[in-house]
Amino acid sequence: MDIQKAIIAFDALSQETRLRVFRLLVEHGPEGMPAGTVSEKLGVPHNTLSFHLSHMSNAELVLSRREGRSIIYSANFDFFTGLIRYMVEDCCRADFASIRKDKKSGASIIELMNCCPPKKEKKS
Amino acid sequence: MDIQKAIIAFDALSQETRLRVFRLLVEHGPEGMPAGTVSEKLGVPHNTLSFHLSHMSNAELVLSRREGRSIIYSANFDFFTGLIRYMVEDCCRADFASIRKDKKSGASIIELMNCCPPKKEKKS
DNA sequence: TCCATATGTCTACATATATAGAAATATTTG
DNA sequence: CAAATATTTCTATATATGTAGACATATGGA
Repeated sequence: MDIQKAIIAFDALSQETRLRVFRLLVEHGPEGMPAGTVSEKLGVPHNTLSFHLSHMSNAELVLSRREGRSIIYSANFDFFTGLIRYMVEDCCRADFASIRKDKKSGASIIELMNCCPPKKEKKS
Repeated sequence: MDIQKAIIAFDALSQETRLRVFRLLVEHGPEGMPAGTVSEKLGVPHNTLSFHLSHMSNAELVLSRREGRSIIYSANFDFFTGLIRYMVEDCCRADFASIRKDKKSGASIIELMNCCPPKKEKKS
């Protein structure tokens, strides 16, 4: 993940139709769903949706595969978790967030501090 | 954090100048730095920068305060960590990510799985 | 091969965004 | 109160984006 990829990813997520598509696809996991079903579920015309899906595909947020006449789209979980890692690593300071790998599972463990402790007092 | 705030935040992060501003401000922590210094450091004209800063301010990504003639901008760490939490909670499924609070520190602990195990084999 | 289905591409247009010059506003200093 | 400094607002303009109708392409089945 570099700054250009991140910008393109944020751009893909910064539009209501696309963010709704992404969340719908996330719900359906790696199996995903056909473009037409997304179009129906969200009430977006197929050509408009196609525009957004290729936008998201270009950003690597979604993956696609053909199955017969349908093209199945699914959320790209690896890329998305990579984006989250980027936000933590490159956009957060060490004193607010830390990230480490769990050797056994390979999972990333992220710790986000509450940098401003629970709204009791404000310093100056 | 709701979907509308998230869209506005992603939009604020989806532009090179703004993402560079944000990263610069993050480096400088809660103290932040004057608008003019950001303008100089990034080589962006002051009025153009002002446009982007108010964009980011509107998105709640940055905070500002006046100090004498200067207006000091700083990254809004609370909001940003909230955005990361949103991405994990609302955009990731439980089988790819989990998030919990550490009772003592109040920190959020996020666990991101490698959903596709380290590129050995591909299932169909 | 012809037709129905599923999706993508082309096109046009309305709207939104980024940019920067010029002018305006707020603050400190003399 | 005038001048200098710091930043924002106004304005114009060029470019980018989102939308959807019309058309094109790809697949599977009769």
